[in-house]
Amino acid sequence: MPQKRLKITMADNDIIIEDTRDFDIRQTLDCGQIFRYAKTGENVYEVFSKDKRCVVRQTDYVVIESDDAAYWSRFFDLGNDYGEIKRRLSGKPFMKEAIDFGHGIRILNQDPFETLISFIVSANNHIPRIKGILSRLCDGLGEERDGYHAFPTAQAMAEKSADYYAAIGAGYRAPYLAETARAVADGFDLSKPATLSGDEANRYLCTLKGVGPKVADCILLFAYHKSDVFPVDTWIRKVYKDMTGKEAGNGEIRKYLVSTYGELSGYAQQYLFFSKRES
DNA sequence: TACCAGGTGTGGC
DNA sequence: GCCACACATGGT
Repeated sequence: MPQKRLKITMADNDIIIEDTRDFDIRQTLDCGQIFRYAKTGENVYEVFSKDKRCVVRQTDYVVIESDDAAYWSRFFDLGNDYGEIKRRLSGKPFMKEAIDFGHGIRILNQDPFETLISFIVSANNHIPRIKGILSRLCDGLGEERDGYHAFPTAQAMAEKSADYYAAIGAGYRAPYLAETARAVADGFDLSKPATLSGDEANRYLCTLKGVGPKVADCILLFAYHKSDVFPVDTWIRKVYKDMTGKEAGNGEIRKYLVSTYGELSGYAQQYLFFSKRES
């Protein structure tokens, strides 16, 4: 059941969140974990996941409109107590300011295949361009829904060659998309990471083309909700330098940060990433 | 115009 | 195991 602190009520398929201390739709969408969404009006966002869509309105309360409340309740992690997570993290280094800044961030529960493809595209890329590539991918290969396109299936993507992905602007990642989609269509088991430890799951995902340690950590955090990981990207490298005054390899940075934030590393990473990138 | 972006693959040592 | 380098593209 959804936590008490959010004071959630369900009316038909609408989800209503009365207490927004732990929910901010803009922060949650803009913190770099999701690329398929749009601001459609003042305090109104349209969000896409897999083959679904919802509309989120946030003023002094939140309404999530969709035709599948159960899906979006899990997607926005409404059963998780972020008040408790923030309380536990607030005593750790560099957390107080970062949590104040991104107090309403939630870590989403996204579809594994969509997250896999999205973060292959994200590598060495700007967020606006990532959004464009994924939008063209869905328009071209995703099933038509009521006014939008679903994210493509692995089978649909496996039917296209690298040339297709180059033509929609994927750049040098085009062959990675073709190869990895083919691997999943041919049986690469995306349910397996859920059964493995963070480190084991990371190694497993790294066997896919276009997936390295950082992309694997993002997939584990945003699709499997594994919080004992710490994606190290260019922004986290800047954070590490602020903290220690030193440069280091990504592996060493990750080790240091996981040892600092422990089981809540993934949450800490999002607060730090968001506050660094937006400031 | 250069530089940079939620890095990874590859080859050399 | 670590390191340097190449890599498509478009935003700023």
